[in-house]
Amino acid sequence: MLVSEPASPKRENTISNPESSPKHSESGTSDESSGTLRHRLLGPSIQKSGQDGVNQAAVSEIIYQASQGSKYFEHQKRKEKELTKKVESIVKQAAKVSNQELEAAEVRVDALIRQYEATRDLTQTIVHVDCDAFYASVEELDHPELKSKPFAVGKGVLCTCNYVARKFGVRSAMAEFVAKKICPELIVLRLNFPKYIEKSNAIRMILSEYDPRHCAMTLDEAYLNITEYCANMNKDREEVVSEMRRRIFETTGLTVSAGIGPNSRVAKIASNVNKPNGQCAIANDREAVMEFMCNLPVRKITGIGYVLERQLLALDVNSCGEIYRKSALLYQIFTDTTMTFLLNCYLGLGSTEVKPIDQYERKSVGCERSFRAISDMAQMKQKLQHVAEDLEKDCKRLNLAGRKLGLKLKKATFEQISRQRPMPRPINTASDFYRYGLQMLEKELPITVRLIGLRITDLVNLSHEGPMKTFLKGQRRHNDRLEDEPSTSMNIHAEFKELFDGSPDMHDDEEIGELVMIIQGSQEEDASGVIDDYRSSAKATAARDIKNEYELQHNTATPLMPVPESESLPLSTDSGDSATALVSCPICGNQVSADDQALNHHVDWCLSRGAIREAVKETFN
DNA sequence: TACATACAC
DNA sequence: CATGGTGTATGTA
Repeated sequence: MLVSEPASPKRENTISNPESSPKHSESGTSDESSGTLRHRLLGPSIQKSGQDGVNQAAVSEIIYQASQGSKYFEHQKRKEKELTKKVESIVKQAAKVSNQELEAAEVRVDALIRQYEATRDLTQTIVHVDCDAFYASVEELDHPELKSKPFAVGKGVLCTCNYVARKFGVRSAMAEFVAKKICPELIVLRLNFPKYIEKSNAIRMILSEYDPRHCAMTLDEAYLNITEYCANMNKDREEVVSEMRRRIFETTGLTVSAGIGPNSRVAKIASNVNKPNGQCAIANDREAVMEFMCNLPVRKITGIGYVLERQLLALDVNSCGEIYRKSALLYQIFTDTTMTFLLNCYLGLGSTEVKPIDQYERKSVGCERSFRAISDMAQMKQKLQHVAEDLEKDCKRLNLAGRKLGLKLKKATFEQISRQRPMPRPINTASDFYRYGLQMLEKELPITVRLIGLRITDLVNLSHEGPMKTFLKGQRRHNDRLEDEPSTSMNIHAEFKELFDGSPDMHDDEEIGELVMIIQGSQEEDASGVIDDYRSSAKATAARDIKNEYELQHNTATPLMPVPESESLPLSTDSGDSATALVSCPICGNQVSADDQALNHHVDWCLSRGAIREAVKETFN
């Protein structure tokens, strides 16, 4: 094992440049620093593709002028000021670190590096595929005349835009009115999820041929492990990926970009390198990986956002390779988890395991809505009620209840407040959400808000086990994650049967009725009404499923931040064979994994296809 | 545990 | 005039 010799030969182990190296030096101490404020206002996607010939300075000026004076602007200004202060304090802290401390830190960092290096696995070939301007590209298929015009998709805030619009400086996450100042002729289309889902499904179908266990992160992004496919077909990985991309284009008319590497972190970053309609492969070779990472601006790393980038820049860390150069100093400043994360990035290490999205357990479900700022209690109650109802629908659809309820408020000033309380029992009804949410809201009065949200955590999965077990589980305050009940697919099947033909057999009906009573635990509720909710038309369910589909992608799990391989979590250590056990889906009849979560997810997904077309059209515009 | 923040998409 | 919604992870008191 060579392990002992880190890659970069040089490393700053002395206080050679304690101060004043930041490139974009903050002007005074804590005054305007409008340079960084402009940077902040530019938003997160500056460094994305398609921004080549853009006059960033001019765009920045327009954004600044358009935003100036708004509540949002003032809030950003405050946050920027706070961050600048924090960054200054970090720089000061860095200057105080002694040589002795640095030397000690160096020893420890080297030990960490050896430890992480020992986890390096170069045997897998991971691919990250990323559709190019997905929503916009799908819209172009239906409206070819838009191809030559600048247009975006979204409402209020843009979700994405085509490459023509990007040339103007329009970006995703940009406020619509700001985008129109930058590009007055910009056309803005509303979102049409059914279309995107359909295309996404078509793409996933192809991905499955290369890796049946691929992980679809969102509608337009996925990870694959093509190691086995390459071996079986005896084909080169780049050839395989370019063939896959060609097939996707031929069947859907959409272009995708891909990154290929020994782990998901490298693959993800690589997929952005040749962004529109291209691919980039990093060899499964330590030197190749290290070299690729070395000159990478830290902001390109998933998990390093505006704030961490600012902090790193202030310590003269611009590229990934500089993480090593400054590692002893960084060790003194950042937490262990952040340090672990940074070192893993420097080493180009990442997850080599790809597993389907349905292997992950949801941790929360929530609903929030923005509106014109209000302070009138009657109006706030109305908004709360609405959010509570939406959350209930999601809970019913997902068959979940929560032991904790959180209230989120955004004041007119954009300052956010969150309150959280344990519930006396798992709750999943609008009336409970409203009741307890209101109690929390009342404690904040008087207040002027522009957003109200509710979220439940400490979830109880109602479809996973029998109602009585759920009840008992709810009572056991401790010992959450019980042994996974080997529940058959029977109960799930029964529930869907009920959902569809509305004729559940008596036994299940009683169980559900009982469950509802228990969960509500309240007298004032009419149980039959709630049962009706369970039977709620497939239509309503499907409508929610569109959102579900969208959410499920997000909710995924691949730990975005740190989580080094070394601490690889034994997440859902399934009893192995679940991969081989199959049952037929009650909806489509296809063979699917008998694993409860997997089956559940599949059925959900299946539902979202068939019923969507009819149901959705009327729900969405 | 509760709350605030950062981050992704 | 004017800046979203859903979910996860982490730091800190």
